[in-house]
Amino acid sequence: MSKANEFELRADEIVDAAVEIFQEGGLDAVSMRSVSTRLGVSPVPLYSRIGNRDALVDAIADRILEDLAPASTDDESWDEYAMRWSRELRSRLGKARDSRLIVWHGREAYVEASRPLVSIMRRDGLAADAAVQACRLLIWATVGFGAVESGAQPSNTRKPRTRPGGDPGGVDAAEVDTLFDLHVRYLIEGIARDAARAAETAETHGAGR
Amino acid sequence: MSKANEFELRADEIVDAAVEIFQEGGLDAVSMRSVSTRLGVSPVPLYSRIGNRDALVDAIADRILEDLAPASTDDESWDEYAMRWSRELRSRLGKARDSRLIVWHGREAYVEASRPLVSIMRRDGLAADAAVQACRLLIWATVGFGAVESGAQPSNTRKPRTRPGGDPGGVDAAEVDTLFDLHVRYLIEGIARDAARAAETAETHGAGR
DNA sequence: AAGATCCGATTACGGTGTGATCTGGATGTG
DNA sequence: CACATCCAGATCACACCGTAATCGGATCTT
Repeated sequence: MSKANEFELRADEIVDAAVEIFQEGGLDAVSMRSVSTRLGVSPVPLYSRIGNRDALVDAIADRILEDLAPASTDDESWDEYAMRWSRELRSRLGKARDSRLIVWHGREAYVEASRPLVSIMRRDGLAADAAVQACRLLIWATVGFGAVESGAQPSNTRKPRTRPGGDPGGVDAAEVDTLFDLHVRYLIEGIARDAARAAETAETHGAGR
Repeated sequence: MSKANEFELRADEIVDAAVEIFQEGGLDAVSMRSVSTRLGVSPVPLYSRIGNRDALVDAIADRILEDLAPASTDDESWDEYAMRWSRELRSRLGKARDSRLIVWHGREAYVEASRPLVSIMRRDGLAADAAVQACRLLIWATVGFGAVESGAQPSNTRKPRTRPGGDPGGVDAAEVDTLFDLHVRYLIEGIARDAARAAETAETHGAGR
């Protein structure tokens, strides 16, 4: 059994190799053949362990986006945590570097990451439906932002179709950072305002618990 | 020359066929071979007319996203127009139906579509840099939203990885609509608030023109 | 009319995902 | 210990892809 174990190929080793190849050469470099040759093996076992190229890419996304949500501390309010949460999510999306990974696969990771955010929102008094809606809003906004951001240079070699001088669409990295902060700030302010208004009308209607 | 014209193949006919195939079978069905066989021709002329598969997909995006911005009327303020503009952009992105089309190609279309929006913002008194930043914000948000939305079902056949019952990530069409409206509303409110504040400080500092 | 020139068809090459078939060694059984 | 069984992985095969090279015929020029 010792030798059998020695040759045994675990699914996470396959994902390891796939992630390596992805980070070296982009998503297009990840093929069943490239991953299997890196493992010194034929493409066949990948199909028995993973099943599919699509499932392999799913696994890459899950690996890169696992443990997405930052830890919450007790001394920060929901809006501070939401800002940290969005920034962390965006930074992790930057590691994915490919919009196909971001928008298609890894939806599972997003609903997982949303849980601590809604629980903190509920802790700070937001209604249940308002909290999940607010959280959905932040997820969609951040993931969409990350997808657009990754679309600027989706892989390794991409032709610069926009002429560099005076292009109104061209934005440098610092501008993108401020754009993101502004975006999330507006969202959080809007959420807070609507939540405050909802709490107030609940108060005046005598619905306070 | 008559027969020569009869056989002549214009680039826009190629794009026509490519768009047809795209709308029938998704972006993966668009190949140099499929487009050329639909035109009753060999793949060779596509290379002389279009150049590349990537350029062909660019052309599909440009076709689908051309004349993006709705016409502006004189009797609406910039925030009303911005709401209409974002909704129209999202609806057109829905026709693209594939996040690869949305985020990679067609950036040219977005900067083109942004022009009327910033000019209306400037007409209503926003500063130049504030207007382009606000417009960028709305573009990024809407395009990102459309990309995530298209990621829900990127092509024709996609496996439903999420179990349908009680899934916190599952959202139906109506919820997505309200989510989008909320998103854009928060952004526009934030832009308006910051613009008002900027105008006010300019006033108190005596910098009013 | 004869030659040059250009355009598209054919062919070809290397790559992909994925299924079918084969094969060798580990395992269970007498 | 010898043999049968079975399963995992290798090899091959197929259909598709993007794209370059070659080739042949129609058109334009002189």
